[in-house]
Amino acid sequence: MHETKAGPPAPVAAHEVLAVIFQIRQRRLSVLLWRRARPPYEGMWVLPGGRIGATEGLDESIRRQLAQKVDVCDLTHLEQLETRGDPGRHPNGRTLATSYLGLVPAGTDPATPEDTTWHPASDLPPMGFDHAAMVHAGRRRLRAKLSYTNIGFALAPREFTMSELSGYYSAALGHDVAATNLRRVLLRRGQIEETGESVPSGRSGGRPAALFRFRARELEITDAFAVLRPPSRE
Amino acid sequence: MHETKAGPPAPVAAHEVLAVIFQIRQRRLSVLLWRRARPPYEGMWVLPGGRIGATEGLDESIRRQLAQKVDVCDLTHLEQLETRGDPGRHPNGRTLATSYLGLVPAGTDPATPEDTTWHPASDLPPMGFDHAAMVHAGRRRLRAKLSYTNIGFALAPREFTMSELSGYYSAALGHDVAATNLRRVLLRRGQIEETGESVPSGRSGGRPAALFRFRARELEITDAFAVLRPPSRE
DNA sequence: ACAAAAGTGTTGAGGGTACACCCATGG
DNA sequence: CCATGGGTGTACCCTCAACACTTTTGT
Repeated sequence: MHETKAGPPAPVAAHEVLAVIFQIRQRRLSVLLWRRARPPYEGMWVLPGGRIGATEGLDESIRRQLAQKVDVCDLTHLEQLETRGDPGRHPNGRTLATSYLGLVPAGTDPATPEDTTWHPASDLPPMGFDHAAMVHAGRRRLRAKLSYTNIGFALAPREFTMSELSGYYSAALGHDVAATNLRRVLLRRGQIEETGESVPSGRSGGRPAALFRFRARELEITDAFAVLRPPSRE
Repeated sequence: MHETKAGPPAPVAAHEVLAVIFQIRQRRLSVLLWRRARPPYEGMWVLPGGRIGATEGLDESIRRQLAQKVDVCDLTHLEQLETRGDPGRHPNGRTLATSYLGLVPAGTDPATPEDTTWHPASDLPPMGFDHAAMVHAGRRRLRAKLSYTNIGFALAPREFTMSELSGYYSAALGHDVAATNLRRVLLRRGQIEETGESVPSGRSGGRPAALFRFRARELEITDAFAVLRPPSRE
């Protein structure tokens, strides 16, 4: 079954990896897009990525290809999203595509080539192929994970104030998040901790803000079993 | 970037689709496996599936291939899990694999070929390739979705009593689920409703059990925004 | 002193588990 | 009338949103 012994020749197809790279920029969730210079979809915007190499894994491949677009040091999170393989998705012939969700922390400004720019995720330009659907899948995934994992670490810089962090959450979720309650939720879950330092207040006054950091910088599920959790005792 | 204009020939690879098919059988979460008749991994157990056809989509392909193993009418849910593409995952040459999670309702007994049998998911036989990892991914996905979606509809038959349903949940989750509370949770969420009929009690007596059904028979998220939900008013 | 921004205390609602209790049926 | 299994009522707990109130700074 895995090797068809007879019958039609083994079907093979081109395979590409693509990345939905998000960053909070100017208080908006933004995605890194690349402007296509030739048909099909010439002049439209597409996700960065490309064909996989003959001997590399999928994760490996998207990391390699992103290194040309985004400094790898800036990429704080990367996870697989979905694979699309409708026969008609690529006009030039059968091509499967595996998309990834990547996150870059706010505050950094990775050097990107001229033909790639950041676009607000809520106001996408005309996009080629099925890439717009992938952006939406990425946004859904991010929003969901913000509520039950520590994925915020990948959106925020190493250290941050609570009002900054609530800004990142608001931008990603698309609605207001009160800094005062966010602080308690993330502290109770053990996601963040105080650094002990604080930021002097600006010219308009105000109490100086304490600095926080995420305790872990890799994905952890902090709120599993919200319901239907196992019984407390046997 | 999508079409390498020069350089090495376009890298292509074989692509297969595989399915982690779960069903609750004898109060255990079971997975349908196929016994390999030839190397590599001869005699070990693998997931049903195979190479995709030249002109079919991924979902289409796995559905077609499963039709030979499991009656399609019995397949109440199917969703993509993950794609694996490590160069070394297939000894006979580069092969990418996209795995799916499929569910068959309890009570049915789909006709399966001789070389496929059901195995308890918590006690897997020796498995070939990276298929055991896919089974675990499937089980994690199922467990997670049981707590925030109506995916139970795909595990249960059309109509069921609450104690039967709690049995399915217990088997899938791996811990006890009290029928009395499950009833309230699922009713409040609008996932299930009474049919109005009931099942006569057995020879040992007891009050007759009311029959329920799921209101929807496709996946719905019923408990989104458990936390960090949008503000109640603007 | 006053405005501004950060942080704390408190209240109330919602949703879930646990468990005692009531109900319907067979022997 | 008792055992058995289903169904209801309820108490408690935990988490979070909302909001008033306090603290700390700049001008």
